[in-house]
Amino acid sequence: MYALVDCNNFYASCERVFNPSLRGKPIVVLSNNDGCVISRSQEAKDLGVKMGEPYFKQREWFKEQGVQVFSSNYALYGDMSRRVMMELSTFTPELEVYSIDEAFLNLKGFEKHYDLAAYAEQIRQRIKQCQGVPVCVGIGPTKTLAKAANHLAKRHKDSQGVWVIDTEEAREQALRNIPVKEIWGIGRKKAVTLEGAGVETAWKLTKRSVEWVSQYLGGVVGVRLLKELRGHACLQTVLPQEKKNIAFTRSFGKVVTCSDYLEQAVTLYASKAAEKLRQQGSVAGAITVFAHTQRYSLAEPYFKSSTIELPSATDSTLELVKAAAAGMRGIFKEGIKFGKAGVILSDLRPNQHVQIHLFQESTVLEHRGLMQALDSINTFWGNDVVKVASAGTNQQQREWQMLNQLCSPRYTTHIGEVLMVR
DNA sequence: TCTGGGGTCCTAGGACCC
DNA sequence: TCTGGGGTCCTAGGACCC
Repeated sequence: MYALVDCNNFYASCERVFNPSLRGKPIVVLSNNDGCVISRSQEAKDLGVKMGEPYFKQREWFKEQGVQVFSSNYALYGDMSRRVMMELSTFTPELEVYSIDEAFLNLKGFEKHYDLAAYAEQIRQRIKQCQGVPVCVGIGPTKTLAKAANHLAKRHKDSQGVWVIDTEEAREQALRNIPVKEIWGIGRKKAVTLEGAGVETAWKLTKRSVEWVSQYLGGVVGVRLLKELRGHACLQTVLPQEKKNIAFTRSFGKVVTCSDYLEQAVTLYASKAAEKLRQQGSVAGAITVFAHTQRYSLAEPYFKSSTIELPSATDSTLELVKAAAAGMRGIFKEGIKFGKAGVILSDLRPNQHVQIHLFQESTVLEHRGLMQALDSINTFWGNDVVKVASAGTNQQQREWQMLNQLCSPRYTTHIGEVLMVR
């Protein structure tokens, strides 16, 4: 058996933990650059606030309705997530952190010794008590069924946040009540295909043949999903793996038209990506930079990217920044209003196995101590206390950095804030 | 008219997830 | 004026190999 634990309205709930005056009030959290709504408290959902709604269209209405608005605060949500996952790990020998707000717990054999519904209730209470975050728990014999159970736990108020699929009858009842588009792995496109073929519920899908599903849902992926829904586990626990790509991309607060600002941005983005790279102990063999016009602008779109293969793989911010800036010089064009830029590191490998170029000098080992110092200073004192000069001064950065005007404090990670809270 | 079989690797693009 | 970011997996098709 698997349990899927999912935090309710996670970002909105995190905001509420440290600001009790928000209890009972509608809250929304915005995407980066204060673009659109990505998390809503129950009260906000009840008011009819839609997921993905652009903020600028609703700002006045939010004000009228007393909706509390926050910029996203990933320092806070990331740390709260870490705490929730630590707690969950005490309930299972095998925890799979699936996303920032959900995790699978392998409960194999637990059904012989525990009442699973009671066990789920215990999990709920503990997370609420220790981390202050409400969660729902779904339990089933496969990961897909646990997901489905969780969906029902969320939708049905009388479930008390727990749903268990542990018998054939429970499976049938659950799947009859789930629209096919809500199944994990069925996106917008496949939902349309299925509905067009008269398959509206998860239950109806399980009644189709393997051949039919294979044809309509594209081969192995569909068949796996079908078997999972029928109760045959095909998906195992995915243990944490090193990322194969690491990206840092951002929209600008205002459009950028000068090459200096563009270079500052990719310098900063490459530095951030390099930081993530070192955190997972990898080096990158290639770096891609891109920049493009605003997505919704009526002007002629312009998109250009450039990939640079590094002479030898590196995790040095200095080397990566140099390559990123060089790449950006081939992308900049006079008169273009750039809305977004980004850096993607690829061809990642472990940092112990760096292959040094035979004929060129490599700085990767030379820079290692410097990078360690940089990372520890920035971790301790907060972001970007020390940075590459070509990232620009704070004054200059304000000209293009993303909007983040409604951000709450970093309650759990910022040194000054932690002292205050204690 | 007839001209094999089996395999790997790479890339681009689609679909999906949160 | 103002519409997010970061991933994974799969497939198809081409190039190439013996």
